[in-house]
Amino acid sequence: MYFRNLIPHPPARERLLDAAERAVLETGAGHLTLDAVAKFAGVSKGGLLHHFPSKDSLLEAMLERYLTDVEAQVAARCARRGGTPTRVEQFRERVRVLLELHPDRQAAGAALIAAAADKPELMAHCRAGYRELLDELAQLPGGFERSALVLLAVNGLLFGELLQLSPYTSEERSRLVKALVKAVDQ
Amino acid sequence: MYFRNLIPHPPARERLLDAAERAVLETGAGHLTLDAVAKFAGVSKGGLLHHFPSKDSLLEAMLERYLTDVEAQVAARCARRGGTPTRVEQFRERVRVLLELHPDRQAAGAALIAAAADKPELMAHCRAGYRELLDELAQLPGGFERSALVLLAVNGLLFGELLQLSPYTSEERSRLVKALVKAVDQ
DNA sequence: GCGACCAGACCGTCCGGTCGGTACAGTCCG
DNA sequence: CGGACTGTACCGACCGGACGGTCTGGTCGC
Repeated sequence: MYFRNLIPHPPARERLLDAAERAVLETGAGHLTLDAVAKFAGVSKGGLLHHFPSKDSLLEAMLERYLTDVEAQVAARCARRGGTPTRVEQFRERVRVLLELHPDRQAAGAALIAAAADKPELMAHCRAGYRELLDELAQLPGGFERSALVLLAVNGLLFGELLQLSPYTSEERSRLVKALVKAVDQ
Repeated sequence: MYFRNLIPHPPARERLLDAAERAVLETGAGHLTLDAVAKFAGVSKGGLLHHFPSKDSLLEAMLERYLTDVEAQVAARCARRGGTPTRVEQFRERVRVLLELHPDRQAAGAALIAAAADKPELMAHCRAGYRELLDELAQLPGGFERSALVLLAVNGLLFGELLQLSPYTSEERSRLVKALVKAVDQ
């Protein structure tokens, strides 16, 4: 990974963001503190604040990384299948990506609840992205409702996990995931 | 409502709980403070703490009220239809009740995110109730998956609102609600 | 005048953010 | 080459405000 030396601040920021996600999952979204993040990252608070001048900017970066991550994964999966993807294919891949947040990438979703709890204004950005997606989906065969309902269920699953409301066994969860994937494939 | 005088502390607690919900919606789940609740309730912090000896107990009461409220409404709707309700009917009414959280009773759901943000342990209680519901649902015609998926979508809608992630117009929202009601009616 | 209900000053802790300082890698200049 | 200077990454003590909770006292109905 020697090439990392060539880019401005490559791994430190990422490590801090990882730590922040861990802190959210460990201490709860409402108790995310800079000290905790710094500790998880093995760095002092000063060090943390050197990269993110405020807690807000940290939250913003978490959200930003989450969103671009999802986009990148969707794009990657589409590219792997070759050709220019149709909207339907894109949507299918997106649903798969979102469902893969369980369980290993659950950490990523932590950005969402952390932002919602600490700085609700930040959610406006996500909401706008969501809106765009819906507008695209409206032009799909099956129309707005079918896609929107699938998305709702996906969100329900994700948020249920994040809010610790999900009572599913892992077997049940994978059955639900399978059902959702099937639903989106028609 | 004169009968209220007969029960221990009747309206004060309710007013305080209402204020707490308002505070959550106004200031964000992560910034729910006793001072804010007291202010919204038009009462001093001492007055608030007289009824709820700690913030935890306040959160607990919020959650408690939310849960019993939902149960009561489901029971009431079932009773209105007469006869002993089947499990299917109960489930249908429950979905309707949950969907009616928009927009006027959205406040009630505030208890959920407030608890999730401040005292995630409290969610265990809800999770257990959810689990029971799922176990009942598993015995329904159509089985576990159909009901669970509907519930997921309902939750997705509710949590989307609460986390301010919902980009739907009210027209779209009511279309989605209608679609969900239709889905649960088969 | 007694107890339920409430007011609000006060305390201790926690937490976000500041600030002065250290270490170290270049870079520039003689 | 070598010393001065600059910029970057980081440390950690510290401050000020916010917030949960305590305490003392007051008010009002019975």
